Amino acid sequence: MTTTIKDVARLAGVSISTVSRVINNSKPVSPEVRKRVLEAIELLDYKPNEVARSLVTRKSNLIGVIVTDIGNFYVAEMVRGIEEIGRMYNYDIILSSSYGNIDAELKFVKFLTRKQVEGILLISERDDNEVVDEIQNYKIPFIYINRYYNRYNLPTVSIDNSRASTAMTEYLIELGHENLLYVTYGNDDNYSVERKKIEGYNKAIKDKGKNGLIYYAKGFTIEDGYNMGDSIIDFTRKNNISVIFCGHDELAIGLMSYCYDKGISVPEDISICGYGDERIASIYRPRLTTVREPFYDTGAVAIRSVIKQINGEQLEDNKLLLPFQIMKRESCARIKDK
Amino acid sequence: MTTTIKDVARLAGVSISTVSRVINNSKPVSPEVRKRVLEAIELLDYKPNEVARSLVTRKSNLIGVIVTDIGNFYVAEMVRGIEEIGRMYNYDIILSSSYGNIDAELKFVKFLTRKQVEGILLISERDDNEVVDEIQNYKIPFIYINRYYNRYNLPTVSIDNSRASTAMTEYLIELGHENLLYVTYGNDDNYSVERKKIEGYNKAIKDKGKNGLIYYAKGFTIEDGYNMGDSIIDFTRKNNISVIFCGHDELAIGLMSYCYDKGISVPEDISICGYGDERIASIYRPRLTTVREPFYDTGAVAIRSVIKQINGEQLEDNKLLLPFQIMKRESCARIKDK
DNA sequence: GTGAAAGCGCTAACAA
DNA sequence: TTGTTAGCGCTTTCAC
Repeated sequence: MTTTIKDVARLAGVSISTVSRVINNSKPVSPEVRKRVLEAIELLDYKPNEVARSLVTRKSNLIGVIVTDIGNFYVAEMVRGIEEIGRMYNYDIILSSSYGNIDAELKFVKFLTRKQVEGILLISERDDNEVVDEIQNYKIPFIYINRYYNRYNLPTVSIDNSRASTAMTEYLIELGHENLLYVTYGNDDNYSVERKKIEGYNKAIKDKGKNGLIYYAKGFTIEDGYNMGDSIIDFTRKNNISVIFCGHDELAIGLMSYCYDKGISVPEDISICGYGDERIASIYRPRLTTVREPFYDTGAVAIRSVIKQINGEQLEDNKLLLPFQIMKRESCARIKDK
Repeated sequence: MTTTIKDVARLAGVSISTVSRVINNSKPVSPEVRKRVLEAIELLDYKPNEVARSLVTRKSNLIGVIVTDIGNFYVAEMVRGIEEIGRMYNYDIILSSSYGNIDAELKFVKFLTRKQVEGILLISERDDNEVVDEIQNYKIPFIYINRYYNRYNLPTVSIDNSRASTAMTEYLIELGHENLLYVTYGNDDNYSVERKKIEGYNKAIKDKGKNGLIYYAKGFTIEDGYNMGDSIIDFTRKNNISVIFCGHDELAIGLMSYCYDKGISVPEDISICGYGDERIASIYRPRLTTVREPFYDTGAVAIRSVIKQINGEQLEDNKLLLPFQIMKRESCARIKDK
C-alpha cells in the first residue's frame, strides 16, 4: 500500500490537517510538532498524492502542449524552451503530437481539458480555425504558435518576419547579388506568414533597385526542397539568379543536397540561404546562411505567457515579438566580379 | 463553473451513479434513461474530470518519460514512438528533460510518482545507479534505455550491438578496406555498450585478417567529433587508415564537417561511417553509411513493455532485441586499386 | 435497472 | 497552534 497523509498523522500523533500544514507551509505549526511530522514523513517515505491535491485545489500544475511533430528540429527546440521554463514555475508538460491531423488535435484538446490542464500551447503548421475555436471555447489560457499562418488575433510569439526578411535580403544585396530568388511555400493566403516575408523581401529589392523574383514551391520540407531542385535550378539559370533565399531552412537544406548530388557547388555556383537557423543549419556543410528565429526562446516566452494567464495577469500585448539575427555563414558568397 | 456529474444527473433527473454508468458503460442502463443522460451530457457539454476519476480508480493514465535532451535527434525519434504507441493504449506522456543532471533525474522520479504516473521510461546517457535504484524502489513499471551503458539487469530494449558492429565492419572490409579505425567514446567500463561494439568490431577484424585500430575519443557529440578531427585525421595518415568507423553518428557527422572545412574529401580521401542512422545521417552530404538503430521502434516497444507491466503481464524477456540494418550510402567508398 | 452512501487523499474553512 | 469536518468529482459497493 502507498502511504497516505493519514499514516503520517497517525505515526506523528497529530491530525491530518496538521500534516497538511507542514507539507504546504500553509499555517504556523509549532516547532516540536513540525519536527515529529517531518520525522514521520521521512520514516514512511511519504509523498503527497498530487491527484488528490489537484482535485481539491483545482490546480493540476499541468500544461498541455500539442505539436505537429516533435521530430521537426524547430519543434524540438521550442519544446525544450517550453519544458525548461515550465518546470521553473513548477508545471509539467503533457506532450501530444498531431502529425498535422486536425481530428487528432481536436481530440487532444478535449482530453487535455479532461485531464484538467491549466493551459494549452498549440504549435501548428496548419490553418486550423476549428481547433482554435475549440480551445477558446474552453476559455483556457492558450498560446498559438504557427510558422506559416497568422490568421487570428490570438496570443502568439514570433519574430518580425517582414523586417527579418528585409534584413536578410539587404545582406544578400550587400554581398553583391543583383538577381535574387525567393523560394517559398506557395499559398495565396493573405494571413500567411510567408506573405509578410515576401513583403519584406520586396521592400528590400525595391529600395535597393535590384531584381527579385519569387518561386512558389509545393511544400516546405527537406524532401520538397530536394525534389524541386531540378525546377528551381533550371529557373535560376534562365534568369541569371545568383542567390536563392529559401523561406525555410528545410527547403534550403533540401536544395543544397540536390546541388551536392548534381555536382553544383554552393556557394561557388549558386548561393543559398535559409530562414530559421534550425540546428542542422550550422551542422550541414557548407554552413547555411540564415535568419535566426529564436525557437527555444519562443517556447520559453510562450509558456511564460500561458503561466501569466493562469495566474490571472493581464497580457499587455498578445503578439510578442522576439529579436531575430542574420547568421552569416558559408552558403552565401560575395559576388566578386562586379 | 465547470459542469460536473451532478449537473448532468440533475438535468437528466437521475442519480449520479446512473450517469457514471452510462459514461463508463460499466453496468446496464435502460435505453430511455441512457438516452436522457446522453442528451444532458451533450447539452451541458459535460466532460468527466479525469483527476477525480484517477483519484478513485487509482489509474492516472499517465506515463512519465525522462530524457536527456529532446533536442538530441535520436531522443526525439524515440519519444515519437513512445508517444504514438502510448496514445494507442490511452496513455498520456509527461515529458521531463534532465540534460544529464542526475539530481534533476532524481527529482523527476519523485515528482512523477507524486503525480501518480503508472510507469516510468528513462532514456539516459549516464551510468546512473542512484536513479535506477530510486525508481526500482518505487516498484513502478519501468524501462531503462541507455545508448552507452548497460550495467543493470534491467528491462530494456536495444539492438544486438556486437553483431551490428561486426556486420558493419564486414561490410567495410567487403568494400576493400584493409586498415580500419574504430572511433569511440573512451571509457574503460566493462558494462558499456561500446565494449560490445568493440568486441563485434574486433571479431570481424580478426575473422577477416585485417588491421583494425581503435581510437578513444573524448566525447560523443558532433562538436567532439569536429574538435578531434585534427588528431583523428593525423592518426589515420600515420597508420594508413582508409575508413573510420565512428561509434555514433554524431561523431561521424562532426568528423565529416571537419573534413569539409579542411578540404579533405569524403569518401575520396577517407571513408567515414557512423552508428545510429539518426535523421541527419541521410540529410547530410555525403550521406552517411551507418548502422540503423530503430529509434522509433525502440520507443514504441519500450512503452508497450511498460504498459504490459502496468497490466500485470509478465515480461517473458526483459532484454528486448530489435533488428538493425546496415545503411550503405556514399560516405564509404569501395577501394578500387587493390 | 436504479439510487443512496461511502470513500479515494487531500485542503481549507471553522471551532476550539 | 491544533483538530474536526465538509467536500473536491468521481466510482463502486450495497440495497432495493
